[in-house]
Amino acid sequence: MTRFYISTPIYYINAEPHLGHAYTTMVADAVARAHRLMGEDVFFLTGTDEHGQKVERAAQRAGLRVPAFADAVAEKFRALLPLLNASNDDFIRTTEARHYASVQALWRRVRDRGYLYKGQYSGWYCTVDEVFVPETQLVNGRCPICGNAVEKISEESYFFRLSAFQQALLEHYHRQPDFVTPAIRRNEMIAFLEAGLEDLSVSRTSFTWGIPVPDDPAHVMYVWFDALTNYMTAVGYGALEPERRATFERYWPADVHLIGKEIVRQHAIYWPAFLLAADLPLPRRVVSHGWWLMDGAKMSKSKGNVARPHEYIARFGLDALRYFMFREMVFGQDANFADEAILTRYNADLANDFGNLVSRATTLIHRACEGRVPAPAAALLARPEEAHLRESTARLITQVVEAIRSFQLSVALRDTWEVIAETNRYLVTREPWKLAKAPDRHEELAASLYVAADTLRIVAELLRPFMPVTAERTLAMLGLTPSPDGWRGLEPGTLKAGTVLGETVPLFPRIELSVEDLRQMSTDTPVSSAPAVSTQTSAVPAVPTVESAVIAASPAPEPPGTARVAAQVEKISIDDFMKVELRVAKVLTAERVPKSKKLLKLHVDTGADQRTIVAGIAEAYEPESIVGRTIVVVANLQPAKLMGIESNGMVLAGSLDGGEPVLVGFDQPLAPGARVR
RNA sequence: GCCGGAGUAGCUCAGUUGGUGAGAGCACGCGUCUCAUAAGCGCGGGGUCGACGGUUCGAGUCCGUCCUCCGGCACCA
Repeated sequence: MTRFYISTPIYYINAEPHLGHAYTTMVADAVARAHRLMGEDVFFLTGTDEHGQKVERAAQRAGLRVPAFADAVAEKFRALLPLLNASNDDFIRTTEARHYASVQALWRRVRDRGYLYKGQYSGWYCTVDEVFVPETQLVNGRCPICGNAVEKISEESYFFRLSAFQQALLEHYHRQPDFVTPAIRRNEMIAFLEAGLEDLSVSRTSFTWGIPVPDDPAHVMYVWFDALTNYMTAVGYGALEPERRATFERYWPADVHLIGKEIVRQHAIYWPAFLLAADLPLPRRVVSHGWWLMDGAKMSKSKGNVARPHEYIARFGLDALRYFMFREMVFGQDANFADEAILTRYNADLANDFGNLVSRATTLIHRACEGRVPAPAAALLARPEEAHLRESTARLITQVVEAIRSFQLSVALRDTWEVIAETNRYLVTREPWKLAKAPDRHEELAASLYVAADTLRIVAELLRPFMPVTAERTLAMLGLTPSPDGWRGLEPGTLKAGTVLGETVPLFPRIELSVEDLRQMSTDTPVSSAPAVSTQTSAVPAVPTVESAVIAASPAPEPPGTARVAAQVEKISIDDFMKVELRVAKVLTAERVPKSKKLLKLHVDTGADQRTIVAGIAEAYEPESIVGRTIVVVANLQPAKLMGIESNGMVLAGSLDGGEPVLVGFDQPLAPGARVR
């Protein structure tokens, strides 16, 4: 049996799971399910990346020991999977013992073949924050975090001889034209390779939350050497048990690493270089998708405009969310995630076109044929209208398979909806509701309803990877269960006459809400942490209705121990707070900082003095508009240089979801100098 | 400023390697069926394919210049 191994990235646990993570997982899931239906032996992997200094620090901020923090956040990612109906075969964590064994085995192998050496990693180091600061992030030669001087120091580090693989990688790119897709990413990688490769620092001594370097425990491995290796760990690399080793032989190399476009270099250059160094087979393909934009802006943890999948699942149902994301994102490109768009897709595509079609077709059979699939006369199936729809349906099977093989899920769904529309047109052409009233036209009635039901059977089978629950419910209405043979023998005409239909139940009740209503719901009500979502095995899952959407969106207690961990911050005392000197100030002058997008240079009167403050509010405020305005500043902040201008203090402003800043103000005018607390 | 992406109908976008008179969905208007989730079906209005120049028998598609928008970074203390 052909085997098919697909992975998602392992998700880094310094932030909460969001729609972007959910999307990658859902795409991998749909592709994995499709390959299972094609009769392949599928291994579908996802998991969490848990090491590194960022996690160490996030744990500190949360006031937790690092392993406890990692457990809590990793659990959130793991808990998302059933919510997405993900059919992953394994969930790997880089903190697991099997992964330590695997990574260390790979390290030894690469080391013994001469591709690792010890050297000095040098950079700018801030002793206050205890971090290396990349040269590009220095603010006038000072630490961007605390503003103190940084010093150039060196840290012992192991280096990987990445430079040795430039030629081999370029050759591989030319031998395997589809190694990296889409083409734009492949071209970027080739350009990167042609520019030359520098050796890669792959260990650190400045933190300890990582996998120790074999035979040199003062070092832990740095980021990618650890993380990427998970793809081999999960299928048994580095294991001692014979059966695990056999698993590795069976599933490695992976067929597809599915990733987001921001980590192409690591997967398409570093990872294959590590494998070349170890003389291990390279993954067949690295496939990257674009980003989901929220109203045109990139969704990111740092910006805070992060959409969580839960609320959309609660509102529209999981399958509708899956449909929307698969249908809306063109392979390789960015896509916009808008409430209006998902609402439109739901009502137009799912409710009107598909749900209603299933409803009308099955109802007709219930009424006119006593709930049994009628037997069609061969001569009537050969008429042009019938032949045409049957041909379209037969063609759809290959179209969907081809689209999935090239990861164009939107194309697969677009083509499927073309057949759905054709079936709606077919019913109008045949008008079975009229035939049912003419006793002498039973043959025609039977043929038309048979063709409709047979088409819906095939459509439902083809929808299984995309909308597993919906597919199953549709088949149940037709009196069927998902074919155990998958997509083999799907051809038109294989529906058995006499099949007793199940009860007709609306698949996607129309949602008669305006976009404003939806927005209202999402801002008014906290989102439940785990709305009930049916899994693939339940026969009659919950139907999203307006009512249930409202209910599901009501607050629910978060599970103890996992909730809000990342958001927890250390509590400070009143004394700590009083160290911050907040003062009312008045803006005297304001001007744009040249060549800057976000910065305004302000002269302010703080009551006690006049000073210059540089504030990152230029995107929201015109300089003229804030002169004379009363603001709040942090008066006792250490000076910092921004774009070469010394800033003495900080202007307080709030922002919604990382959007444009809004200045803090007062109900009544206050004179400069007043203390704020 | 550097790097990257994008400009096609009111809106959201499709348009492989240049080749039938430029498309879909949504929205809108009109008509129509009545089986169906007030759904379906038909017809219609609308676009100098960002601008200019070039290559070509032929350019939305290739090349050049420019304009605009977006993202990332440099700058959000």
